[in-house]
Order: sequence, then C-alpha cells, then structure tokens
Amino acid sequence: MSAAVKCFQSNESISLEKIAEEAGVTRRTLHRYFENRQNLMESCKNEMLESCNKAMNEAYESDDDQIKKLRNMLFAAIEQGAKYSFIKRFYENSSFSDLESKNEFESDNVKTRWLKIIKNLQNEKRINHELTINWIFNLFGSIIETTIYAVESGDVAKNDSKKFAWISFKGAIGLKE
Amino acid sequence: MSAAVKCFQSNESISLEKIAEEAGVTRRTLHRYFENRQNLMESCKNEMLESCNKAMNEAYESDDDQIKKLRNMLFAAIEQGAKYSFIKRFYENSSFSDLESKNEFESDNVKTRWLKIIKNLQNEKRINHELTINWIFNLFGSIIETTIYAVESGDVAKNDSKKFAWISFKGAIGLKE
DNA sequence: GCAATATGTCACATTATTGTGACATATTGC
DNA sequence: GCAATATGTCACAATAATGTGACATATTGC
Repeated sequence: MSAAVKCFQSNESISLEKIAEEAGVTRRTLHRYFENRQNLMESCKNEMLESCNKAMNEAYESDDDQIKKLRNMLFAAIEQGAKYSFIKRFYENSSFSDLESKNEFESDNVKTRWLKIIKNLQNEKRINHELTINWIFNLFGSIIETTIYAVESGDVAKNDSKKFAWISFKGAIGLKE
Repeated sequence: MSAAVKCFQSNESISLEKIAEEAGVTRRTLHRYFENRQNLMESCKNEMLESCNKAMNEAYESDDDQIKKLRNMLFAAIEQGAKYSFIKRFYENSSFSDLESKNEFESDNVKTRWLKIIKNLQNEKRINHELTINWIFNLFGSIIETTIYAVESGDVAKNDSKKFAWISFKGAIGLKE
C-alpha cells in the first residue's frame, strides 16, 4: 500500500505493473491481495486516513495550549508526508471521487477539533478577522502540501521545513502568540 | 486547447474522447489538429505559458512600487486560473516531464523579475529573515493555487479571494508595508 | 451557387492495461 | 523434513484508448 501511495503521488493512473514493481512483487501477487485498482485505492485510503487521523489526534492531545495544539497538528500532518498528500487529493480530486466514503466519522473528528481551535482564536481576536474559516482551512492544507513537496523535491532542508511552515502559517492568518 | 487544459485539470490522463467532447468536436477532428496526446499537451503548455508570462509581465510593469508589483503579479496569476495551474503542475509533476521545454527564456524572465523583488525586500529587511527565497517561491505558487482551487470549488467568494490571497501571502512572509 | 475547407461517421489495426486460471517454485511454521 | 502458504511464471481473454484511412456531409468565403 505504501508503494501504491508513493506511485499514485507521481501519477494517479500509473499501471498496476509499476506499482507491483515498486512494491517488489509481481502483478499477479498484487492482484491476489487487491481485486482491482478500485479496491487497492480504497485500501490505501482507509489505511492512510487512519494513520493521518491518529497522528493528528495525538498531536491535538499532546498539549493543553490551543496554539501548540494547532502547531503540533501542522507538524504531524507534515510528517505524514505522502500519506497526507494522498488523503488530501482524495477529498478534493474528482478522479478519486468514485470511491466509497468510510471513516468519515473519525476524519470529521479531527476536522471538528481543528475548527474549534480556529473558532476560539477568532473569538479571542488573535487571528486576522478578515479571513474566513474556509479560507484558513484551505490554507492550512496548502501549506502542509507545500512543505511536503518542498522537502521531497529538495528545495528546502528537512530541518527547516517545519519551522518555515509554522512561521508562514502563523503569519498568513495573522496569529498573535 | 482550453478544453484540454480544463480536462487535464480534473484528470491528467483523461481520454482524448472526453477532451474532444468538452471541446465540442469529434475525436477525429482533435486528431487532425494534434498528432497525439504529447503534441496536444505541448501545444497547451506553450499557449498557457505565453498567456501566463504575458499577464505576469504586464503586472510587473503596471506599477513602480515593488510591493504593488508583487501584489499585482499575485493577482495576475490568480486570474489566469486553470492556465496557471496547468503550467505549475507542468514544471513540478514528473508525469509531464517527458515534454520538451521551450519558452524557458520568457518564463525565466518572469521568475527573475519576481526574484529581484523578493531579494530587494529581503535586503531592506522588510520580510522575515528566517525564510529562504526558495521557500517563499514555493509559498507564492502554493497560495495562488489554493486561491484558484478555493474559488473554483466555491469555498471562497470570488470577490474575496484575491484579497485573502494577498493578506495571507503578506503575512506568511512577514512583509511590512 | 460553387469550390474549398472543415468536420463527422465508420471501420480497422494496434497497443497497453487489466483480471484470471493453471501450474511451478519458494518460503514459512512447526 | 514436510505440509501449508505465498509467490512467481506463463498464457490467455477482455477491454479501453489510440491513431489513421476512406468517404460523407457541413460550413465557409467569395
């Protein structure tokens, strides 16, 4: 599955042959574990979603301070790397949209927690009042993806990446610490 | 070509049949103008690149103030919409990478101008000194794409979008006006 | 209206991908 | 070591996408 996620990253309609090769098995073996492409994607989705949710929930619970919760959720998502990118594209890309949606409950839980933080900060006038929550949500995801891409492509040193992401996200929403 | 760009947006390996349908012609007609998929992509790339370069160069020249130049370049890119997204993915996505690279000179010109602004602002200590130029470059592209996506998906009102993008980009790089 | 050009329709060969069956060969657990 | 399980190899059918030729039908420019 991680081979598949890696492959889907580069090209969403990559052949199963390539995925099998990346995984170090034959296509025949791949077919033994996953009936078809749809099924493989579904499995990847469920696995990666679970992993992302777990990481972000742990990040949420890692601290009592709201801003540290938020920062740690950002860091957790970045650390998920390809898994996060896969899930993100899943929920916004039409070509993935013919798959069923399970695990929504858990995912909603993460999103609900995240939204609660942002709403609180907004009420406390600690973030720019001109921006909408929807915008901030998109921005959050976008900065995560940018960070993952920047590290993966070698544009930015891995050590710097999380720091940069947090500085930029804070600034982008005008967060006063 | 605009039909193709629109289609490639949703799914990079969409069938030529679908593209023809979107364009309101037969696949046979599509084949009369473009030898093959590669050729169609190449043509799209050249057309969209020219359009983006033109818009961003005009934006650069639209004002004498550096910050307004930068802001207008951001706005111009956002207005390019699908064209910009296509070009952006072109230069970062491996699945596009088997195409030739023409028009690089013009593109470099835009990038050179953009970099000059950022370097100046950095020298004048008007942007966050912790961030690298590479990071800022990635961020710039990322905020543009987020904006285009947010408008297209209806998450953010078209009127607000450019304002949000500028507020967020300014904040993300710590720009002091 | 007529010639030139553009597009549509249909048929066809080619190719890549997919999914599966049958059987051989590794690999594992005990 | 031996049985059970996992994987590999090969063959094959089914499908979808692609590119092209031949000819019919619109559409355009003058």
